[in-house]
Amino acid sequence: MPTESGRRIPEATVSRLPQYYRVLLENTGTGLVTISSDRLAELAGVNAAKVRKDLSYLGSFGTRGVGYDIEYLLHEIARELGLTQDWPCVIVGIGNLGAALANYRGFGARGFRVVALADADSSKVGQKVADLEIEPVTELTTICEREKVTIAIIATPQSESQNVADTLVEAGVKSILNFASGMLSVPDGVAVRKVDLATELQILSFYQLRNGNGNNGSANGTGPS
Amino acid sequence: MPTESGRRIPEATVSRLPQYYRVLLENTGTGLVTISSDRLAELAGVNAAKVRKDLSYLGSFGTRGVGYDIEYLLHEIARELGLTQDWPCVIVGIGNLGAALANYRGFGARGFRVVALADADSSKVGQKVADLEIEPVTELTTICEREKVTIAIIATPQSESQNVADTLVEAGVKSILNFASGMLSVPDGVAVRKVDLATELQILSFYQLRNGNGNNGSANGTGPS
DNA sequence: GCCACCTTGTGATCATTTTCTCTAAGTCTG
DNA sequence: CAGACTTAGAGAAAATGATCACAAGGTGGC
Repeated sequence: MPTESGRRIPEATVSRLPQYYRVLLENTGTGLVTISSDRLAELAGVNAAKVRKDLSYLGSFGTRGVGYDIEYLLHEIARELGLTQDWPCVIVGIGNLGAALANYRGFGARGFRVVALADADSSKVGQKVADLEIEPVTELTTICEREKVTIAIIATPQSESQNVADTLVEAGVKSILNFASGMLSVPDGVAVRKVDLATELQILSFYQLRNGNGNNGSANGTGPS
Repeated sequence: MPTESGRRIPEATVSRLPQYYRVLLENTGTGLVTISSDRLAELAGVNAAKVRKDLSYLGSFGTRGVGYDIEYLLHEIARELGLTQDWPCVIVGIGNLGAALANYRGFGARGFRVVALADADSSKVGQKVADLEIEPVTELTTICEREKVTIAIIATPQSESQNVADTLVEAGVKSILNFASGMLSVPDGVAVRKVDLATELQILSFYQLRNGNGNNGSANGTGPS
């Protein structure tokens, strides 16, 4: 049951919208005003029919014979993805990865502002990373309320990840990006996405064994042909 | 056209095998000898029927009424994923993220050994990160040959990623894990997997807008129900 | 204003993946 | 050793996603 717009957008489409968005962004300021599904498909590394189907879920604002107005399309995708608003984020677990994420330019650029850092290690508390002071993980609830955190990034060891997730959920966080290796159980209404480096490498390892047999780019979960 | 074993394993199954593998690993040393598809499903956050179907692609080595022998299953999955061998990896682009990846314990633990680092920034060349000396990216071809690199991790800015990929492919690398935001075009027979943090956040943002409307864990690409 | 040309949007088809259901095979208890 | 119980495996059905093919709509040249 969709709310915002009247249509229900397939999960597979949602996961491609950010791709299109990025490609379109790269094409602003080039003088181009419109872009065809063919061209967009090529740049995003997908099939043109797929592009048209995907975009048709947002409404039909292409012009036959011409293509899509880049600015307008950007605006529509941004609206659909909620990129027109600000999503304050907290990063929990400031190890190598957490620190790298905190410093990562590109979060803020697109509306995702890292507003707080937390860690369980008391020797880290008080240190500054990316201009933010690391706070104790015990304060997580307070932090989330204070900063109106909507998205949390978990970069702790796996052993702590479920506890952290529970606390976050308790504090009202509805979206979690999980870099720890295990699975998180969360109540309905909370979205979790997982990024697991070991998993990715293992999948590559599989295709490495098989390569030269027709298993090529199809190893790609999100991208190229 | 499968080679190794006679069966063709669906892509979706391949991407779940690492999950099962991790869960099984966590259950060694607990005294348990076997595990049921139900239990495995619960721990991996998937459906039990799916677990059975997935494992049936590897062969049928469960025992009805009992479950799967944990050790044997681990061995079979490892064999299928190629985790029984060593995959020397190179990381290209030693910024915050690249350095974090270099330091990340968990690659090596499972057979993925980072054997070289490369960066285009000459002021970084010669520095040591995670006990490895950063080498100039211009030496990439030499590095790959010298270290017999099979898997490359690209953590450069997007602008350089395609060039780096081309060089890697030229040097015979058949698997690439890409952290840069754009799409890579590579010839058939080369596998690319993409990890894009901005994309993940944007997908979460979408479900954040919709949450409470029945869009819950289904935002999850890999995991929970 | 008409005609050749482009490109979108969509219905139809095909492929993949998930889920359901049931049977066959084994264990464990008494 | 018999019967109740547990669980894998597989076939079928349902859901989801990808691709195809083409008609409808719009542009620009003349």
